[in-house]
Parts: sequence; C-alpha cells; structure tokens
Amino acid sequence: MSKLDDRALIYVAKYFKALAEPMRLKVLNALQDGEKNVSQLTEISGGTQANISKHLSMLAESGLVKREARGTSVYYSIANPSVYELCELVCGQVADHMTSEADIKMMFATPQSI
Amino acid sequence: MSKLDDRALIYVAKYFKALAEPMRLKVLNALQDGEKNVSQLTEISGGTQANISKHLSMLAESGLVKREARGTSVYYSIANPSVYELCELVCGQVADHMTSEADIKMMFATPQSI
DNA sequence: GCTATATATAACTATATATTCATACAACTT
DNA sequence: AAGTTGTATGAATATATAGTTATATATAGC
Repeated sequence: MSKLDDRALIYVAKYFKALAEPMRLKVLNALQDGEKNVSQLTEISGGTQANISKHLSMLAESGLVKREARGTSVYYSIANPSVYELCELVCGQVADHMTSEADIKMMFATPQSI
Repeated sequence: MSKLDDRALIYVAKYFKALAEPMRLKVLNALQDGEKNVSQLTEISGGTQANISKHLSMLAESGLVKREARGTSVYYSIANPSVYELCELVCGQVADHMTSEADIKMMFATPQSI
C-alpha cells in the first residue's frame, strides 16, 4: 500500500464500499456454500427481490460475485474466495476491539445510524 | 463468517465503511511510517483541516487509528497493523480483476461517481 | 401466441455522507 | 491577559445510496 496513487485509492475504496453494507454481506455469507439464484438469495436474506437484485448487480460489477444465467434463473457465486479472508480479518479486529464501550454501543446501534 | 447474526453484519459493514473512502485510505497510507499530527496529515493528503479532522474522528471511532494529544497537537497512529493486510488483500484482488474492461473503465471514473 | 415465472430496472423517497466555511475550544508563548 | 497555533465541531450544501413500488424484459411451458 506504499505507492498507491489517487486512482488506485479510489478503486480500492470502491471495493471496500461493496463490502460496507450489511445486506450485501448477508448475500455473500449465503453464497459461502455454493452458487444460488436470485430467488433463493431473496428468501435467505429476507429482502425484496428488487433490492437483492440491485445488490447482486453491484457485487458483480465490483468483481465480488460471478453471474451466470441458466434457464429463467440467474445464478450468482463467489468470484474470489479471498473475500472471506477479508471478512475474517475484519471479524478478528472487531472482536479484539469489542472490549471498549464505544464498540459495544455501536454494536447495538440501529442499522439506519450506520 | 458462517454464523454471523444481523448485528455482527452491521458491525462488520461499519468497519468496511471506514475503509471505503479514498481520503481515509490516503490518511491511513500516510500513517504507515509512524504517527503524524493533524497538520501533517492535512498537508500530506491535500485536504482541508476540517475534513481531515472529521475523517480522523471517524477512523478513531471505528478503531482503526489511535488518538493521542500532546501539547497543542493531536497525534494519530495506526491502531492495528492488520489494516494493511486488508488493503493488500484488496489490492491483490483488484489487480487480478483489472484485466476486464469494466474495471479499467471504473479505474478512470471520476471520484464523485464512486 | 398466451401465460407464468424469474430477473432487472426506472422512478421515487428517505437517509447518509463528504465537503466547505465559519467558529469554538484548548494549549502554549510572550 | 492577550495573542497565536492546532484541532474539533456546527451549519449548510451537494451527492450518493438503500429501499420500495411498479413495470419491463426474458425464458419456459402450454
């Protein structure tokens, strides 16, 4: 990360932004055990079809998931398993930092406030 | 990442969100070689003092940087070096994915559009 | 061709966020 | 105490984003 120019920073930020949304993390979580179509992901996530479809488009455009249309369905799958490494690194840091009051307060903040 | 409940997802998303902004990545980048005060970071980043101060507050609240007031200055430093592991993982994925047209187009997108 | 099903998208709303400008606050100097 | 410097914050604005509803598009079966 030593010689990143501004464009690279913008790009990396965009990648993190794709991961910076609970519903998208939920979708990625659901894809851990293999590809699923939009209907399945809609049911698992508890969101609306339109919303999940939009999140999936965004994830695909960010290169986090792959899209494959088969019949009338569209199947999505994880494009690069190392996304889970990222999440685990973050979970580790979150856990480490969970002792402070501020974090516990944050943990219980409403979704809208985050 | 298998048994994350909704609150944990919100929390992890919040962590990623702290990294999902080019100016904050620039600040973190500048902190790689040790602590710096707000004035130094303002100059290095090319932002305004108010803006950098706000980003630093956000980074501190997210547990990414530590804050230490000394004299009239406030020095910030990386709270956990593993944040750079995250960035390198992302850079790797970005590089892998950089062959596609969509990514190159994104790479040159204006900051506002991201 | 018609219907049913699956997915994507457009328009809209509400909320969040980054940024700037001005100002408040705090600590040091003289 | 007054001035200076460094940092934080409030108000205001512009942009971005998530979510909903309704609709368009596409594929399969009849």
